[in-house]
Amino acid sequence: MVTLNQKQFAPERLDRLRAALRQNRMARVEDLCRELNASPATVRRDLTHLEQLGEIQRVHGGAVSVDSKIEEPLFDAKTSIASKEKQQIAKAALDFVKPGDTIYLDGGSTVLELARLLRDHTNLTVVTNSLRAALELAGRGPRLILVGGELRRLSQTVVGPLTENILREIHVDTAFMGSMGLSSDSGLTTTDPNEAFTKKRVMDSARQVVVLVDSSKEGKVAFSHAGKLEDVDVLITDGKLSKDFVRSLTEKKIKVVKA
Amino acid sequence: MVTLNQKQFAPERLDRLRAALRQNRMARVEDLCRELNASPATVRRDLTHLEQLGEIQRVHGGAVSVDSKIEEPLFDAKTSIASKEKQQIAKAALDFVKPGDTIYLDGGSTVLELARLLRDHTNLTVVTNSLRAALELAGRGPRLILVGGELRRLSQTVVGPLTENILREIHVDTAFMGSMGLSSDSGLTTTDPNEAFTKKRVMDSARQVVVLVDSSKEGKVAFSHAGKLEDVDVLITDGKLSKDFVRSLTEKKIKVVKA
DNA sequence: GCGATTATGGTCGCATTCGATCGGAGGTCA
DNA sequence: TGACCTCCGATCGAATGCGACCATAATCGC
Repeated sequence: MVTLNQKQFAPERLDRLRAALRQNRMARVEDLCRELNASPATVRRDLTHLEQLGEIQRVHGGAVSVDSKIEEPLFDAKTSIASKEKQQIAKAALDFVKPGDTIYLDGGSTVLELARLLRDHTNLTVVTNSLRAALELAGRGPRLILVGGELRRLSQTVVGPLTENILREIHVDTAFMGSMGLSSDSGLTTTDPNEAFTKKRVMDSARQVVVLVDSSKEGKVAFSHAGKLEDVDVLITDGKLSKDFVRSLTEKKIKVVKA
Repeated sequence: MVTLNQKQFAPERLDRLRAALRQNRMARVEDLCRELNASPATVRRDLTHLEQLGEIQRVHGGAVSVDSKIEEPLFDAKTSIASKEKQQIAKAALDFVKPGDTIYLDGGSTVLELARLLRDHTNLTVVTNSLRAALELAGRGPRLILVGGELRRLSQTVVGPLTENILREIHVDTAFMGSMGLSSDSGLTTTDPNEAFTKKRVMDSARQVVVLVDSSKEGKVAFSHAGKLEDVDVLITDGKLSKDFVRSLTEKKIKVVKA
């Protein structure tokens, strides 16, 4: 069994890491070793842990604090990996949008690309918890229904228990979901428990679930469980998934689409 | 040791490239090398990377920024012509915001000005159905709760029956409302029935109702009844209201504040 | 107290990054 | 058009960082 909640890391060291990364918004592993009197292996472990919690972002040679990036919600914080792929994935997802449908758009940069492609689809109803997706469609486009609830600044999405008040009232034909992590064992994962909560509710009530992720998410496991692979009907990704992973998906009757 | 060989991360370099290219619309590889303290090969690699992301366009000898940011004309238009009166009204409304409060922000340009003033109030919870108010506070500021429901494009607010699902769950200390029309006979009025519906629900559950309108709304009557004057506790406006109207308001125990 | 689980540190093979070199393409000027 | 020069992309090598594995120490449960 996978032990998700191993939180017995030295809390003091984690706090000092957080502090160091809040002060300067980036730090090198080497420096952190000296400062914390710890080995590189330990520092790396802690950093990956913090990354799973969504508090920092790892980069080669160190880490950067993710807080410094939320000031510009319009600017994509994670552009360091692939956007051509994301656009292609979004384009492939269009095949699953039928006129007259009611669809749900989740947060995440890949789904955001899909939102951009829907600006000319007027015979459509879009439900979303993503502020940025809503912005794309605020001027013109389909009928737009926003999910209500508390705004999570990091992802610019509306999450948490309050979202349930609207989600239980509506049922969408197809839900287009993003995900921070995607693995055979842990399924869909994301950093924030509230966000995971909302994702589960959406996937429960959707007639069809389409997951849009680029291949860099393969094997990643983030903090919170956001859904089982069994709940996914279609997975759209770029062509770089490992064969083993694709096989394990098709065995679960998930249709894998390569954009 | 000279700080010549200061290590830097790839993402930081990308950010600095973006910044340099946003400032001047074009930059040469040679200059970027000096600025980033990197070799031409590295700069070229980063530039091609950014080009793949679609953020810039390579040219011989350097790169130019491709301004893909087509701001919605809807937003620019109304936000730029925020009159002095509206700003002053918003400023006066700040007196009714106490630390720790939960407040509601309605749509409308005057209330939007108030949202702008709240970006440094972190000890506060803001509930709103206004997409533009949410945007003002999306990057930083108070805890932000969005009301869910159908987006009305004209006002960029969330309105209609679905909003009730969240509104009945929450109770705010003070609701700051806008209005299209304000008259002794018809009270508060607005153009859209759905919008009126939502306004009524908010005013019902708010402990205190503060209406923010400039004096041009006096005597105007719009299509849908959105609330009775008796439900209003405070009216903040500029100093151009007619004496008769002010008297009729104070007779109804409404506190009139001139900004 | 003892076994089991967990945290930490060291080592090794591998991946990533960066800079240098080189052949060739593209731009410039007569 | 052709000569000349600059710049570009591809490839390679060096350096560094990284994850995986294992050993050891600490801690917890029984």
